[in-house]
Amino acid sequence: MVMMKKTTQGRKKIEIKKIENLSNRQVTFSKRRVGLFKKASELSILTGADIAIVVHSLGKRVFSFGHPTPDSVIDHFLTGGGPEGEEPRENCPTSKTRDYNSHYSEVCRELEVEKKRKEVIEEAKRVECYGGGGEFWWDEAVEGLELEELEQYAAALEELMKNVTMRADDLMLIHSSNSLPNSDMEEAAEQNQLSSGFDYGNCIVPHGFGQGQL
Amino acid sequence: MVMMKKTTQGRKKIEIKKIENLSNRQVTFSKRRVGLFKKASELSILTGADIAIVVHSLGKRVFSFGHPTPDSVIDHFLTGGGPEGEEPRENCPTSKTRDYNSHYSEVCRELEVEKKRKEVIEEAKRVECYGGGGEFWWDEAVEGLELEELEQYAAALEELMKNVTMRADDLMLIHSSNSLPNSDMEEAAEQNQLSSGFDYGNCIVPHGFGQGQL
DNA sequence: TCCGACTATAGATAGGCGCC
DNA sequence: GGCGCCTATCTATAGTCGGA
Repeated sequence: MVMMKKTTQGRKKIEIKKIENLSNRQVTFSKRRVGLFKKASELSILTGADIAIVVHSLGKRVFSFGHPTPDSVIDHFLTGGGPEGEEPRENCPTSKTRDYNSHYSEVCRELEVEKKRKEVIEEAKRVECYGGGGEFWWDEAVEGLELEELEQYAAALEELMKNVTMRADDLMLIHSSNSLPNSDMEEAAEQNQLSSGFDYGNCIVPHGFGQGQL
Repeated sequence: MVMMKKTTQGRKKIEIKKIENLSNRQVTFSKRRVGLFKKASELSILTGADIAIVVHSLGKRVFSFGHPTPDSVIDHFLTGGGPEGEEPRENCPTSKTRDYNSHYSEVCRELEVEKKRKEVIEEAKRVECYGGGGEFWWDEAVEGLELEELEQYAAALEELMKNVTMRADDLMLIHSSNSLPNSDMEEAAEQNQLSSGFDYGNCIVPHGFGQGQL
């Protein structure tokens, strides 16, 4: 006899002390990490500041966030925050990492952009789901849209993407079982989350649709 | 028309875009930086994770936050993630490199998947561009698609996105023409406020403070 | 079992004001 | 001009429920 209550009590206050329950701690970590990165992203965009964040989860997994890249910011930090332009650590252990991070950030942003595109497409389909003659419907569609409409467009695309994503994930799972060697239980759970739905939201993405300039 | 007599309208929503007004940007930077550090602190305490944050305000002043200390976390990050030779060190005390690379790989893979999906979406649209009854055509469409098809779909999405992006950029340019962006001159003044002594707990380590402004 | 979605509340913060 | 404090809102997220 489960009664459908109004709903949850909503957020409750918690003490700022280590969460003893493992599950809760993991969930909180995931949620807050995303939130933290989002905040950092916003701060970076709003003020134009460069930010780098490195998070060690339980001393094992490492998440990094950086604008423009984690290492570029860290480099400056380590070198005393001197003016950019010089790269004293080009041949340091950092360089390799930086390279990875650059790529990572790039990929992250790319991923974000890709997702946005998907959103747009879906909406386009909704409103213009008819074939053009020699040209595709969406070519014409976007021309007449205003910003507000574009936003809705984007939202719709997201939905479409979700469908496609699920399908793709499904296929991916089938094609490749898995190969995540984890000895730590906590780490394992965490990796699961990552592999299934990596979505830092606005990890490093500027904002809006675009790679547009500022 | 003069409604601004009212005191404190309360918080207002702002666009996540670079704040044009210098004063506002400075204030926002200060406030959000504190908020970000607080969030990081909470995350650290709640989940026991180690976190380091480095913020470069316009490449001049550097603020850092770290638990237990910024350097320890960054050091581990660099040591574990930055192989000085050419290869990651598997036997490193902190196997961050491996984790980081794993994460990186995840993202890369995800990106690949996303791209493929877009392509597939296009294909689906081409062949299924008709409205369904109660359900949208694409809901059914993706179900039957294979990875190869999804790839094509994704490609199509990219094209559409390009159009949308251009349209959006165009509109944004038009809309933002009203407000003039600040010049570099104002950037200079910005340095002043950043000197505010931030002391959040004892994990904040001012780095490169006192580097005279400008 | 795990993850994402939802709801309602705790927390963060954009503007204002006043003091320095 | 820069800061801290205040308040009305906006945002993040703790706790839950439902689906895969």
